[in-house]
Amino acid sequence: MARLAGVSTATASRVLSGRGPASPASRSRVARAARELGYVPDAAARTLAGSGGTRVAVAVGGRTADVLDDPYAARVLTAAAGVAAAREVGVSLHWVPLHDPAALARLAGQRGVDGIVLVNPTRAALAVLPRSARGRVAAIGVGARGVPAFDVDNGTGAARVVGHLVAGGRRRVAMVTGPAWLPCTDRAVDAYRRVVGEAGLPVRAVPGDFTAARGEEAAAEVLARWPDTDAVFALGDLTALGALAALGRAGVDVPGDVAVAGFDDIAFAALSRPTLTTTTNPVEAIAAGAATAVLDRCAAEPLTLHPSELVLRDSA
Amino acid sequence: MARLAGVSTATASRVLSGRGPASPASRSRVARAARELGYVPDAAARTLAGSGGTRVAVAVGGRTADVLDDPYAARVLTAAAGVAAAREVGVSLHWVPLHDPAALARLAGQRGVDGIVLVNPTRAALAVLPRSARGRVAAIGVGARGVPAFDVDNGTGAARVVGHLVAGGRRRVAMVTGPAWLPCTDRAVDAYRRVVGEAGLPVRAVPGDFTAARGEEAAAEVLARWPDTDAVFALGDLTALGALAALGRAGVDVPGDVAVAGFDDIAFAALSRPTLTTTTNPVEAIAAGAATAVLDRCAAEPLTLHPSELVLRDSA
DNA sequence: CTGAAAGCGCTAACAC
DNA sequence: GTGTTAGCGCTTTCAG
Repeated sequence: MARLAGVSTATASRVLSGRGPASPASRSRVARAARELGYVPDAAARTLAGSGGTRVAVAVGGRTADVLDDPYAARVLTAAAGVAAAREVGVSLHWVPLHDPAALARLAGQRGVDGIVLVNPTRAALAVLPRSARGRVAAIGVGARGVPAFDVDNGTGAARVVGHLVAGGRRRVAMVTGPAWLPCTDRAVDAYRRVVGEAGLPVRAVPGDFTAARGEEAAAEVLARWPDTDAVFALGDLTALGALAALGRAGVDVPGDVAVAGFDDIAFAALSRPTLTTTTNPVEAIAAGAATAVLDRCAAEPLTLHPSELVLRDSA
Repeated sequence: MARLAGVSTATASRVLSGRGPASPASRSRVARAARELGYVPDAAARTLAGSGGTRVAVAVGGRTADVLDDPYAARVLTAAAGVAAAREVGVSLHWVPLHDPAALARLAGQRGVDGIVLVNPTRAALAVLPRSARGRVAAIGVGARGVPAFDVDNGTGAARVVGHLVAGGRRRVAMVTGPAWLPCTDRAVDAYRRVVGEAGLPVRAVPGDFTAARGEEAAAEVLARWPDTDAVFALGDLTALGALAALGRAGVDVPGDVAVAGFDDIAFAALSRPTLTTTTNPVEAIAAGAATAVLDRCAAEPLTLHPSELVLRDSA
């Protein structure tokens, strides 16, 4: 017990949890003892005593429970699990239905839930968060007062992609966006509008949902509606890869007739034919940041943006 | 409290945990009360009291920690998380180094660890499991006494793939296997040997590691060593997709010159060019079965095999 | 077979 | 500021 190396259990608890008063003297003694013993507080006991919890919940917003099958959710979960494992706590995965944001509040009320990492949060979901959840929720996407957000800088990333397409001579650049209900994709769509606008080019946006299936549909839709389109920028490599496949089947030459670019730089972007030009999304780093903020209760910046770097390949 | 609806806390505990004696009378009363109240035992309290735990650990064997980045591990983790969430417990992700199987024993000893789902276990790792772990460990791959195994029927799956290649007129079928240290892939390799053997064809096997990068190398290796190869069967779609990309770059026509087939039927198998012929691997169902066995402490069959179905596409 | 009682490791009042 | 004390919800001896 860390207690043997100094003071009483109460004092030790106070300094380790950061709450309550403690003199610098005992503060440092406890810290040293804890370090020497490699002390990790028992999450179960902490939970039982009324504070803390034994797992961080990864809550994914979406219209249907399918969002849990998205590889994106799996990557977030995996990264969060890595951070959690070091503190001997677990993670769990939950769906927050678009039509029932209160599911989030219920989740936050569960005993074992230490904190929540929100994926694809809507403002409605953020609004129903009980004050008891303050300080133990972080969002990947948009945040709110008391809910720090971590995300990729998709505005800059999108601007770079579209800038590259335009610089390469493309004049009819269409974009397959994210779902309309997802506010964190606005930055990317705005960037697209701005860049094509500044170049005096038309705005051609169709909604997407990050899936490959939707990418296939969207590509057909774009070509039907605007036959002279010479570039497609999809928010999400899955969607871009779907578009690539559909264009290939339709006999459209990529990048000859139409350039295609994605967003995320997933592993398959380097394996498709043609290989996919895209921009990076350090999901694991972002998720780890969010999980750390939740677990350590540290007051993070309201919004931490991770850079997105252009990756030029053959498709654009 | 379920207790109010009948007997004393001790008796309730006895019937709910299944341990200890209890009369049929109180047994049914407690069961009914629990059902009515929608009672879920508090994992934290259980842990603190010395039994149970607050998370199921997913432990992945491998030479390096990279195995945790494999999408396969993420799928298992996600599926396990789904099962765990219903019981209000979490999951965590761990690497069991090939050179240090004792890491598994340490993991099993951790307080909060309710049970372990072993992914890609070696016999050495299974051998060091402490008896205290008995009944709360399940394997995805090969099992052992007291460790039920859940896996895809990769023997039958591989036989079907190779059978299809041979039936299609391929006479020089090479296989990219799994890592040599992974015993659960033996069934697939044996099936390959058997099918080509029975057809009087040569055995051409090169080792793989399930990665796309290795698939690219392996394809080059196979063609360098046996230039007349007319089909490549890779254990794992990632590897097959890597091979596909490498062959495409080398100007080899697929499936004209060389047929390519994979194993797993991941989402990208339908998006590559050409689309990939493969065979299914219901990873989520398998992982859910393993997680359920661990959490419910139910005596599962020593080996539960899930069927693998051939998916014919353009590459073979 | 069943109930009463003692903790598991920690936090949160409450005195000092 | 710090120590003492009473539980958190469960399992588990130990008597009945």
